[in-house]
Amino acid sequence: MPNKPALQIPLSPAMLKQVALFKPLQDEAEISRVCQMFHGRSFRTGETIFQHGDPGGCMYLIRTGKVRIYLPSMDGREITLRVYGAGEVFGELSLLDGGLRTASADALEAAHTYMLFRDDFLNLLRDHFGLVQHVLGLLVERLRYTTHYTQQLAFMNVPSRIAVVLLQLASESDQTDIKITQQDLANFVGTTREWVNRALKEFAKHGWVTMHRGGMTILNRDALKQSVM
Amino acid sequence: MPNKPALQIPLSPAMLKQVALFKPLQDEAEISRVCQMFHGRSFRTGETIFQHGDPGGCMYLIRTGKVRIYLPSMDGREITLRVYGAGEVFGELSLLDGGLRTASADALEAAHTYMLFRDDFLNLLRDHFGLVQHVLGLLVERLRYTTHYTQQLAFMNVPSRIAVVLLQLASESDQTDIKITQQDLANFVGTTREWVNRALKEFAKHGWVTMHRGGMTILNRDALKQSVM
DNA sequence: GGCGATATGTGAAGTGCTTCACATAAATTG
DNA sequence: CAATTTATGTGAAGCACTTCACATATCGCC
Repeated sequence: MPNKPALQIPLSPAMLKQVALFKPLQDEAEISRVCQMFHGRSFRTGETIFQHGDPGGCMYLIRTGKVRIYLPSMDGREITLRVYGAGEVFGELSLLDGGLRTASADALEAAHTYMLFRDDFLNLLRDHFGLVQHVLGLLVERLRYTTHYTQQLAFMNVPSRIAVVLLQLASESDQTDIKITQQDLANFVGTTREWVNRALKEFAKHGWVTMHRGGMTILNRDALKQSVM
Repeated sequence: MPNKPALQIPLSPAMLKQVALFKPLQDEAEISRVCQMFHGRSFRTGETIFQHGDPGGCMYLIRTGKVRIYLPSMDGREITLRVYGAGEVFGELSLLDGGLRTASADALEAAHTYMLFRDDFLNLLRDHFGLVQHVLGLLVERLRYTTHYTQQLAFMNVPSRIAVVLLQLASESDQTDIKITQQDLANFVGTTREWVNRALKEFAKHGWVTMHRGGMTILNRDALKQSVM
């Protein structure tokens, strides 16, 4: 199904300067040199970016769209670890140590990304100590997130985990309307569609959300937050 | 209950050179200078080292003993993330970003450790680029581990998780005999003592392990590994 | 506007795990 | 060695979640 070929916009210095990770770069000439290292790559909604176990020697910077990082199980189930949006990077683990991808990634919404390859990045790190500090900060943030995520997975029941994901999705776009199917929501928290349906109906009965085909709307953020125990 | 005051052995250059993280340090004078930065601290079995939410501005290097990193829940349950042994470091997250501790730690076996404070470590990093690379490598390893751990938690049932922990504990000491109570094992995988008991009896029925007060012995590593699905 | 595909709604049985309740055995202490 | 404490063993009820089975609604498309 060949779509219209995506218009490739090269990474501009102005764009790069927006990205937190590359804030340490100051010199204009250097910045445009770095921009050249990035290669545009677009993904349609649902398209796989990489899979658990792939070799993977690059990381991605998101210009637009949303990317979902998830873990697959042997028996076809999956659990979504995280969603990244514009200005964020992902896939940096394999980049740093050259190892295999530990998780899978696909486009939650059609995404335009820029790839950065291992050797280019390693050279960059060598030349800019400030950048190294930001990478350290990035990894520390990742670890804090995963630890928090583990805690939720270990101790919270499914309805609470659903509530957390809803609040998360709603806060990212800063709106009350969430576009996601119940099946996808089930994959987010590692449960079944049926159970998501029942949990959502319970939320709706309390007047916290309304459901509609293809999504739901949060009516009472605070109550939903309160319900998480 | 004051024990005999622990004999404080200062960190020797020979010891430091054994530690993977500090391999990049070469200069003898520098190494002994670095050794001075470490402050000995001992913990009795079961003693708390730090708790989730503590401020925490130091990391620990283990000389002897075993340290358990775990997450507590609001209602008194807990789940063990990892066990560190001699030559390994832990608590490096709060050190790097100055944030609060994300997990708790206690001594699984009486432990002698050396503490390294934030400012000292940051100075070290500034002066030794090679060290930074090792820290990056350390964090990457942590992330790979936690991802793998999350996968287990999300998709494996309790008996399988128990089997994994048993194999892990047995491989660390490279022996078939494991010293741990069923209650502690339950905390390891985030379940109840009763369920651990039933799972172990099942393993025993298959002839994979034998149980005895205060521990168990692995009879058939391979079969146990096979059972994990 | 009918038709297949996709998203949702719901009952009922089953599984995996927890909780409670209590019994027994081994180690520890006075 | 009696008394307590700590570790283990076990049944039964209950809860959270899954699985299966199927019904209904909505969408997009020819």
